[in-house]
Amino acid sequence: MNLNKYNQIYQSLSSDIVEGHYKAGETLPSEHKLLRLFGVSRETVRKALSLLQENGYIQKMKGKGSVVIYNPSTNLTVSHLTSFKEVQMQQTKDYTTQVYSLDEIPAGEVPHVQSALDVEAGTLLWQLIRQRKYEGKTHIVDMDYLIHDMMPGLTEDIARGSIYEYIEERLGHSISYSHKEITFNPMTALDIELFGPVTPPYTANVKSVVHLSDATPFQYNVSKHLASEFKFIDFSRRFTGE
Amino acid sequence: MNLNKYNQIYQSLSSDIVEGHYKAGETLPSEHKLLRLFGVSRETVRKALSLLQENGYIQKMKGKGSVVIYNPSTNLTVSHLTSFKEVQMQQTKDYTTQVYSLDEIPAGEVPHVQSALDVEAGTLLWQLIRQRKYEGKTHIVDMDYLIHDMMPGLTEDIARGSIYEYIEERLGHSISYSHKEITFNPMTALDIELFGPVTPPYTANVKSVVHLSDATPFQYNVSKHLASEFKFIDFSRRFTGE
DNA sequence: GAGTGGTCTAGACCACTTG
DNA sequence: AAGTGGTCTAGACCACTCC
Repeated sequence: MNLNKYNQIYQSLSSDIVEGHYKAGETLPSEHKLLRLFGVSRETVRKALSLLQENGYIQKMKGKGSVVIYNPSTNLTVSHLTSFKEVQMQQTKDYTTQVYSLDEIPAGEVPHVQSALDVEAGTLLWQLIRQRKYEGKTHIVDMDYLIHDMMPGLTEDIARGSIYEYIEERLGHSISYSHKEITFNPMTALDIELFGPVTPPYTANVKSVVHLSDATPFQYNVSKHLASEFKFIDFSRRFTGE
Repeated sequence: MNLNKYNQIYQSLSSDIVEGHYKAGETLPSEHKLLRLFGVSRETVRKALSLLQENGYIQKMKGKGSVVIYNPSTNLTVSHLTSFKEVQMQQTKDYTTQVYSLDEIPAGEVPHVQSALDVEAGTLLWQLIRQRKYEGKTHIVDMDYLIHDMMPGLTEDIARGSIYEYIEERLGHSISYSHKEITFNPMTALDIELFGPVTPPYTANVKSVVHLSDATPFQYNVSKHLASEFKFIDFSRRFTGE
């Protein structure tokens, strides 16, 4: 999939960088060389390079070239998630997923979820609570609300695996973007039940509303992490237009 | 500044969206209409639209059009910072900035800073500690390390204002990207001195290494927020190349 | 079938960096 | 002066959506 040319070039160059064929501080071949190398036009090469820059692999400099800034040490530190991409990786990691509950409730019972998902009070939602365990200890608790009609066949078995995979591969929907919010909250009684007693009794909560590529909101997720273990890593750029 | 065409179109459309001329759910004029409207080529319109999509204003849909997804309610919630862009806004907000200390120290004294800034142990650094106060109470503490030789003229007065402004306007450097890391930590003795006694005695720490557009690291910043007040808001997309 | 966005091309001119 | 990336154009063909 994704058979377009600039994506192939992006894949090729990014894996070269990750594998160390181009190291931090080195310069990639010039656009002119790359377009001959890959046999494409210049704009196509430039699209690939723009992606590399957006995602923190290179820094383009007028008159100089494209310098590699990717540093495995700053990126391998992804100890406990979580950029949007890793939300899935988390599910394929060493964690064991245990479904605590899976219920159907009307959206009106959870007004903040109802407004975030932009549905009527009567709309049925799946309410799903899962524990992510590692060596017997719960490290993450995920609380999810999903629109029932969009995935009527949801079961505990599916919830134990990857919901995203189910959405994308079984239902043919495509996940596209999300709004995310990170806060630090005292544990609730339910949290204590799910995590057990821990110090400090606080969680880092990553709340996100996930949208499909047709802009439909489909998932309201709160991912609770033990405060003492939480680490969020981000790469960001300035002046992408403003 | 930024007089290129696609940026002008981006500015024009994004302010139309923010001001409500195009509302969430509505569709922007088609690319064909926009290119006639602005009198530019299609690729130029598309660059502007791509920026709008990256920054969470619109969702482009093949065969349909560009739908506005910007929702002031999710974006105005920027109560206590802080995407990379807001790191500066924070400094022009209602906060009063108070310089707690400004010292010169060799990088070797702070090894984690030394390696992050990629300098020799003997390199002189500015160590700057500031309190951000609102109505007499400290809400944010910023601890900064800056390379001395890059800004030999740093004073408490400048530190009280915007360091970024000083860097960009006075020194002519251009800030480009940063790696950021969010964690929750118990307060140190110094934190308690700076914030006063608060409950819980935890801070949300946003650590970032800021780079100039020539890829030089120039600032190591730890922004400490009262855990109970902290909120980080983010918009992110999937499949920007991977 | 008409309209939409997605990809790609070949070429142009410019601004910046380095010798 | 030669090489680099930044912007912009005019046109082509494709895939998707909606009527």
